[in-house]
Amino acid sequence: MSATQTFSVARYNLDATLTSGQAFRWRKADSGWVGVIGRHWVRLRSDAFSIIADTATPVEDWSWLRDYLQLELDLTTILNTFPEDEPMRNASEACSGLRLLRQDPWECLASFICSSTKQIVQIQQIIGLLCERFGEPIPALPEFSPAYSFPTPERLARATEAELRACKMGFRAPYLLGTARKLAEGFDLARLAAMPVENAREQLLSFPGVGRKVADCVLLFAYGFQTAFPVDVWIMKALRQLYFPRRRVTMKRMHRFAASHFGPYSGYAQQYLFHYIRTKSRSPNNVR
DNA sequence: GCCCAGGTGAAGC
DNA sequence: GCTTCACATGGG
Repeated sequence: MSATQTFSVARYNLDATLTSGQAFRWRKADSGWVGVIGRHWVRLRSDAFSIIADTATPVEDWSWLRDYLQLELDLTTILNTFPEDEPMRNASEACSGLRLLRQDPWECLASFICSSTKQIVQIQQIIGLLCERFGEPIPALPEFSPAYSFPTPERLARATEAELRACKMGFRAPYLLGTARKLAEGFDLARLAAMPVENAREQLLSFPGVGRKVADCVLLFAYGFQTAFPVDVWIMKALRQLYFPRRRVTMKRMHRFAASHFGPYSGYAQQYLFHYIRTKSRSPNNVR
């Protein structure tokens, strides 16, 4: 038996949120978006005042979805903390209703280990292959393609490097394998949630294939550390273009600027800048 | 063929 | 400390 539930929420832009490079398992369907959250297959649709969720199996407790979508969050409060400069005004306007999700730490960590110098469409492809080959089948509504859970660390720890490379992740395979093994041997990712952000980052940096950028993505997208500020090539481009025109800027300087300029929700601001600069550079009069 | 993509780790100064 | 380079793979 399937289930349908309507959640009352305003200003939630599913399209922007699910295409903004924080999660990689969502596919556009005829109506809405289809994805997997933990052990749940789900289709999401939205209108101006609500999000409608369809599942393939009965659901008693929807907290997994409320938490993932962060439905209780007051977006206006956060937007009001953004600096009142022109770049942020433009980004806020262009990305109206963009939200940060709250993802599973392991899935988020594994996904971003696979993300380095890959385009988002390719990251989606890698993660898709990983789930098909190492995840568990999950019931989906009949008219949709088969769904799979994200593979556990234990399952990936038993895979070979060649099997992982066959998922098109290239030189990232040994990194993912090393990280999966460390977790399978008992490293507890959940305890990072209770740490100060600097300590949690230090823990993440101890995994192979995890540097400052990947660590910050996990801190922000999985643990909700609101000051984590991932700096990738797009954010570098955005900061240079919008805040440091025609000046040389080091990575250190960018992090310092981010920490002092964007306020207590700088991670949120970062996501707005990221989506803004990416969608802007793809507009019809500026094709790349 | 070229350059680039939600980078990291190791080697060289 | 900082800079440079190799590392797979696919899109434009």
